[in-house]
Amino acid sequence: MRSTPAPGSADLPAGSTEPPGVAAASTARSDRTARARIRDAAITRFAADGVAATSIRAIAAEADVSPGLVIHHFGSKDGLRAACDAHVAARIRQAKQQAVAAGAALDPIGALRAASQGPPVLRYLARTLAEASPQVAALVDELVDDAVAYQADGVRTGMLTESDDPRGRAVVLTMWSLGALVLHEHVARLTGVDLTEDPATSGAWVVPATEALARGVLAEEIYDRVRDGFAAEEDGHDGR
Amino acid sequence: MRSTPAPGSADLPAGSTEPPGVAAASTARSDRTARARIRDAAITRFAADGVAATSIRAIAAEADVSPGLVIHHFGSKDGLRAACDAHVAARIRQAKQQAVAAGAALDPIGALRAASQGPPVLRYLARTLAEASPQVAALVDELVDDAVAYQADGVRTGMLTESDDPRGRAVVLTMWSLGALVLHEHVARLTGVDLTEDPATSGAWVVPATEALARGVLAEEIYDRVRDGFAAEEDGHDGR
DNA sequence: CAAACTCCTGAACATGCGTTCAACCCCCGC
DNA sequence: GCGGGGGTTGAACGCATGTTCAGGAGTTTG
Repeated sequence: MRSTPAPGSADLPAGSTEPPGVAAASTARSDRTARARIRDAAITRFAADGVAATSIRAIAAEADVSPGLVIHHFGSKDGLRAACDAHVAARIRQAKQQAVAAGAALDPIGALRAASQGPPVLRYLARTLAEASPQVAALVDELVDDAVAYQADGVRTGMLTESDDPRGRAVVLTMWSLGALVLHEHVARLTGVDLTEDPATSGAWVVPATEALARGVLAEEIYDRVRDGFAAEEDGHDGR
Repeated sequence: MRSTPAPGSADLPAGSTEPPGVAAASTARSDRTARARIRDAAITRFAADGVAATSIRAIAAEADVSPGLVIHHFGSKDGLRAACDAHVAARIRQAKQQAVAAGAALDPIGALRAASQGPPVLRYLARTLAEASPQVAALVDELVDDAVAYQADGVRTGMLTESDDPRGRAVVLTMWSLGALVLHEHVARLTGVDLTEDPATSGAWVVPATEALARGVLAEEIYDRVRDGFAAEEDGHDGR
């Protein structure tokens, strides 16, 4: 449309997430590139107030730059949002792989909490899980796929029971985990546990959740009835 | 502040949710009061796009009134939002009581789906569960309290197993249910089941969820370990 | 018929928004 | 020293927003 060279067209500048020499000790606030600072500020504000309710000016103020620079780097607010989605997804994938490498692949999101250095990645995820985004949707699909694999491992080692529908169960467990994350404010109010931080500080959430998943909640016969009911419907194609 | 009489100051005009003679048969679209039409339009738009991303003009257009009338009736956009919260909470409480009276008190939210006549109450809930609102928070607290009572009944009739922490388990199950509702778009993409409609049209969600809740997922010993671990931490006050 | 009342509209207001653009600073190669 | 280019600013633009307000139907009451 325009003759301007469209500066922010490249979404990810070739893995430049961190220029090498960043020491963890100093609390330096301007040694990162402005682009990274803006992105992190956007993640913080989006996580706190939601995307629609956050203005570019608020993000610029948090990053200590001018509104114009935000647009210069990301093209538009939508571009910024996409870049945040991509960055958060990348951070979470990376944390996931680290957790797998470390051996603790039990709870998909439990592992992600380790990623809580820097911008509030998990709170951002909690927000955007409810606001349709293709990047987040792809991430969720991956989490489900991974959960299927983890489950297979868990069944082999005897930590998990077998399932009639491994993928269905993976979907259910992933949705329960992520759903609780989205509702972290309600969980915090009801139990005092902040799921976006390390939930092991109190057992008020983890213990009952583990109990439900280990001992079960429903009488086993109920499952047989529900399953057979739907199986009959499938056969008859319309259970009426 | 102003000398204006502030027309919309009364939040709920003395239980006028439905003037008596509304027949369910006719699809009449303008026999309801404009106030009710605006409120339902707002619920629809808020449910579809989120509160922040919905303009008063869009609501006015959907309700076929002028933007001014929206303000006249509800005072402000925040007032409208509060009225929607209150109305949806009332609708859900009512549906819940009906479901209890009808005997099917098993799944707190499953019962709520029956309320899906009129504006998309459940989708509105799914949206606002993630956007802090005191009215919705109070509703969630009620759902948990009710779940505690339902669980006690269920244990008595043998449909549910006993729990070491009934309230904790009620919180967990309620959060899982509501969380899955919030993520209904992801659930629909992954399983084809729309949790905001009647989920019994397919077992792809209900069957694995029932399996997980009935048979359990984790090896039982894991619960003992987790519980004892936290119990030890409680005793020592700091498990280091 | 007119006055009064309720419901409602349409234009207008101020504000804040996302975005644009010309100019500026500062560092780097020459 | 000097030109040039990327990073950055600040003012401005057009627009959509939430809200205000004077008054226009339409019906009821005197």
